Amino acid sequence: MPSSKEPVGPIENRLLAALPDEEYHRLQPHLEHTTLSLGQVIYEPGGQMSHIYFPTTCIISLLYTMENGASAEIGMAGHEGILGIALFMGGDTAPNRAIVQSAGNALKMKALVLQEEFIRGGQFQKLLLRYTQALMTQISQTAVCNRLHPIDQQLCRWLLLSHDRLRSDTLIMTHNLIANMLGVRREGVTVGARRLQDAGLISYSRGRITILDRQGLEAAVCECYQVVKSEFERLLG
Amino acid sequence: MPSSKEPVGPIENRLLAALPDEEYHRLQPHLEHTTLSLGQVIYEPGGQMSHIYFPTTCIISLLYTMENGASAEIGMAGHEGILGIALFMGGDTAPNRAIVQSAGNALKMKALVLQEEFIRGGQFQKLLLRYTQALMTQISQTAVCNRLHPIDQQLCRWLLLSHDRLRSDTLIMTHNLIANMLGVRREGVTVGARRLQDAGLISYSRGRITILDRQGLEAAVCECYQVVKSEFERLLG
DNA sequence: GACAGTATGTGCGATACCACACATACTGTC
DNA sequence: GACAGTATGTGTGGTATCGCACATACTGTC
Repeated sequence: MPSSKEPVGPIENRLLAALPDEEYHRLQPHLEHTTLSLGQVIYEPGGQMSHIYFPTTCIISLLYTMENGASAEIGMAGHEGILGIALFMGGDTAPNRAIVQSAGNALKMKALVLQEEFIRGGQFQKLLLRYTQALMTQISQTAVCNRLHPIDQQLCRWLLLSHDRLRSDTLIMTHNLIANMLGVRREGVTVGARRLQDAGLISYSRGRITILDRQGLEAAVCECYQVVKSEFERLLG
Repeated sequence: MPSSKEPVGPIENRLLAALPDEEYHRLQPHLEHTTLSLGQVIYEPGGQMSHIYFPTTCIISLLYTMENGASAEIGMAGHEGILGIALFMGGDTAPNRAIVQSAGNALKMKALVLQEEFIRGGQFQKLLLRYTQALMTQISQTAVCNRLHPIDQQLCRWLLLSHDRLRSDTLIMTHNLIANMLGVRREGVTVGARRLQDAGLISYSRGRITILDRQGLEAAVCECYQVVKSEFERLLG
């Protein structure tokens, strides 16, 4: 049961689309199209952030990596949001790794332009802060879900969050990559994905995962998914 | 080896202390002393937030509670920070439960006053945003630590974070309460605490935990503690 | 169409944590 | 100083996940 995705319209990022005309037209000349490929690293922890990104068709993962190489995703950003929060929050450098989880396009803007517009304090500032608040909910819920819920449910949550940020029912993503996101073993993902496939919720093969029954996934997922989704809608809907 | 705590001075909250005189004097008449007792609930998820709090000697825990009653802490705020971020980030209601983890004092300010001052966009705004950024690091690291590190290390991290926010080497806190914070069973905390006590790092008895060897704890803790601490110092130090 | 590379499937023993049950010990109250 | 309430200690068996090893299967390349 593929979900029908509403068209996003000429402005393909929801935050930009929500701006008043005046502010959008002031920003628009500074927006630059860019295409991002799977696995591309946008920010390294501690590194400079030259641009802020408004994803349109791509998805970016926010990852923490431990000293021993283990990693876990703390949040993701797609066409509903932005990448590069620290630029207006006051950290000059990236607090974590950001990599492209799903290839696609984004609009980018120079850090300086962003910061000047942010200081003006209009609707743009309000939207950025509201988005940040929603992202904090996502991060928090990820923390709790990591602690309290089994892999299968986390996998459902991750698939649904990704699906919400895509125009398609197919994700290009191996079990290995998902394992890095969830901070678990690849085998654990294989077993979980197998169960979801046997239940008819998804099908997959060599790095392509297709969502077959979105309602089924929503029935199988833990509450964490809905909490995050509701909060995004409340703050930005 | 008790650590020597530097006196915090007449302005007992670091964020307030960092304000330029002019801004502080504008805010000062609106700051109201309040005493908070252990276990007191400051915010309920979804509830109104009438005030923002600047802890001086208390510690507040940010907790997420699941439908089944399981809970986990996502962050804590003491004299280095504030409670009530959503008030200036744009959510009108509290995103999670906030309870007093360590009894003590705080200064509180009416939500409206805070919001008016925030919009002025001075140093106050900058500090609040920087603090929020640091808190996001704390939440993220908690997420990762929950996923990847054993209880003993999480316990060390939690004790150190708490100790940093106290003027004393003694925490009033039962194993049961710590378990709620860490999202684990009470017995798990008992066993972990036992090991730390046997190692001479802490001692405890019926709800009083004393830090005996802070350096030892720092040697036993996972990297997560230092990451959070460094980020707070970088952004607010 | 052989082959290398990659993705997925599966089993096994070890470990960390769980739920539950219950024992023990301290502490304040009357 | 008996007692109730609470905090801590410990064991047992079950489950989820881990680390490792290896089998299998698909896919693009020459």
